[in-house]
Amino acid sequence: MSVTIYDVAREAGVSMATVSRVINGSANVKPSTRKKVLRVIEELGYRPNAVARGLASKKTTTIGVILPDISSVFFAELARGIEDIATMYHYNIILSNSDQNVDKELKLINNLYEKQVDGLLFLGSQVTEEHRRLLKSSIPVVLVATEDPLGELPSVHIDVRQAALDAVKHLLARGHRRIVFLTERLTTSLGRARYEGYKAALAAYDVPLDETLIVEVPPYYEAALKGMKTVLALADRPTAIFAANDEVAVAAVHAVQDAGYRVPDDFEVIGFDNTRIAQMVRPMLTSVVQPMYDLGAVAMRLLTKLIHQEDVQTKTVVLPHRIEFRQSTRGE
Amino acid sequence: MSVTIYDVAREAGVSMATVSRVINGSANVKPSTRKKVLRVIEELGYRPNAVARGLASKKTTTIGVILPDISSVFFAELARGIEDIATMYHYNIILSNSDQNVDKELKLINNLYEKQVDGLLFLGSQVTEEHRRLLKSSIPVVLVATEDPLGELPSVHIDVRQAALDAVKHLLARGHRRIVFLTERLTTSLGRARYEGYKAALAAYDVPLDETLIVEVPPYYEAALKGMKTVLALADRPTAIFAANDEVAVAAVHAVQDAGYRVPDDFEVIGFDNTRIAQMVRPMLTSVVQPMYDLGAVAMRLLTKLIHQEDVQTKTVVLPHRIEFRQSTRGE
DNA sequence: CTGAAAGCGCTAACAC
DNA sequence: GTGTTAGCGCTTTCAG
Repeated sequence: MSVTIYDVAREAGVSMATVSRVINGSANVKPSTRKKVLRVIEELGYRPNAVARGLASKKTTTIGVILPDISSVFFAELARGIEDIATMYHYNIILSNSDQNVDKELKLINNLYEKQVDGLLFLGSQVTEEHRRLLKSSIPVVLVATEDPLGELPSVHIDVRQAALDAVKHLLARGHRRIVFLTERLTTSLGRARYEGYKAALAAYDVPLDETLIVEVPPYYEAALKGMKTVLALADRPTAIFAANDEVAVAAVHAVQDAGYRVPDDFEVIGFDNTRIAQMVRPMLTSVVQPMYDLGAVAMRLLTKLIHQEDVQTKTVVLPHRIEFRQSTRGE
Repeated sequence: MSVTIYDVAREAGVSMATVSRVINGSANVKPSTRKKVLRVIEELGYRPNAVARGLASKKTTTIGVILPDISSVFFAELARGIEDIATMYHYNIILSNSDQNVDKELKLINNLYEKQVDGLLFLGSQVTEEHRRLLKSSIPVVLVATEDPLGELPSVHIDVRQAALDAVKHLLARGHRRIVFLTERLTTSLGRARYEGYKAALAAYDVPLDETLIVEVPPYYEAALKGMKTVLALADRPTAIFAANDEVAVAAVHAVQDAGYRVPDDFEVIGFDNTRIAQMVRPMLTSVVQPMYDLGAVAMRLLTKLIHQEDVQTKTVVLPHRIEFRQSTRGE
């Protein structure tokens, strides 16, 4: 068997309590005994058992992260922000993919509760009544890149509605009147928020809403490429596209080009998220910046505060957004 | 306090042992008492404490994953493969970023050991003597997308040297004699393996090695773009580029285009990994396929076998690779 | 098929 | 400053 705190205590001629104090950096240990204990720990190659510690202390220094899909650039970048801050505060993270599936999400939340995580980060999905019930029950939870419609749960996100509004208004200001909205399912909270921004922008310019310009596509390149067929078949040709994310926007650009049109001359295109991809295509993509890394980092930081019961004034943090103008739009 | 197994036992009029049996699906429980216990569990909203269970059983159903950077497309996709299989076998994963930093890696390994993970997946870095000592000590470990030079540790990867050889040979067969090798640091095991393949291909065609064609760049778009300046400044212009990954390859394509040349007419370019990006740029990128998801999935599956002491014939799994030909090269 | 009891390795009062 | 002693909530023999 591996060496335990008891072995160290015996070998060093002290009690378990003292060894525990040394490990946990308690102040009340005589320097000489501390040194002795440390030496024995070294000699024996003692490694504290975090599970036992967790059971005794009711703290696991582990936090749970539930996100739709780690293989998505967006969430991967966010996860990096989370992990960096977690490491900084000596937390480990347990990562789970939900595929935006409510049943899975609920199952994962329970699973993480069983593992006794000290806190939970819940990313990028809608929050139903059932979620809220589960999430509000015990440990601190922070919503990331999503919002609690009721504002009960702490969250960190950008103002997606406003961001969409800004983007579409920019297009309208440049004279466009037929602007395609390439969106994920409108039932998601994100989809809805963007849609509201889109409508608000149109309203501000007295442009009537044309339902045929709202095109729902799965938020992936291939799927979006297909979805663009509908757009290009439209009788009254649109002249601008506002996409739900960069991958979809890139697909839009390519579909447009494949149909013999030019970007930005015939179509102006604006993406969303400003992932690395935006700079890696030509024409480079104009995109609404969502500070992914920061969203993760700020959320994790907020979570540590909640866990340590520090009082936080605002449990809802709205990070600033902006539009990064590149070559898929003309001028500013 | 939350409800424990003891509460359930008392309420159901049975012993803790029986409740434990029910939870763990032990066969030896009378259907009627099983039903009764299940009902009480439901009523009380009992949720087993995995930490206590872990301490008692010495199994945490958690595995540790150490990778360089989750925000990289390559590792994110790999992580997804890992996670899916882990979920299938009811394991959670603790994810940590190492940034390829040896000190961090060692620290993380120890950290995960303390957390009593049942197994460890170690991704994409070189394995030093120190790693090997730590890694061989206790729990099952599988190397993913990397290799143990000594072949002592189980691993899942492709034959990178052969893959590079294939790619460069293809270029040579098409008549190219001045082929740039855009590589990450040659001190990494991956860099070295690709370099060997590159050299072997040249040797097979009796083409002397020209050191000026070996260009080390950080494996990111922006950095690679800068690095390409060296290439384009070369007196005797090269005509083909073999890149360490897709992001670098895309940068190469753009650098070439920005300099007024065309791809694939003036330069043929081959990337590595075949990430999603390869299809999202124009010209679409020819790339060496590394089956990222499968690497993760197979490695995780292997790890479960190791953990359950099933005997495995081959602890070193080499997955097949191939080249996906697209528009950044001409014909086949 | 079920129960009693001994830990798993550590922390956290509480004494001294 | 340091030791003693209960647990933390569960699994796992061992009886019966």
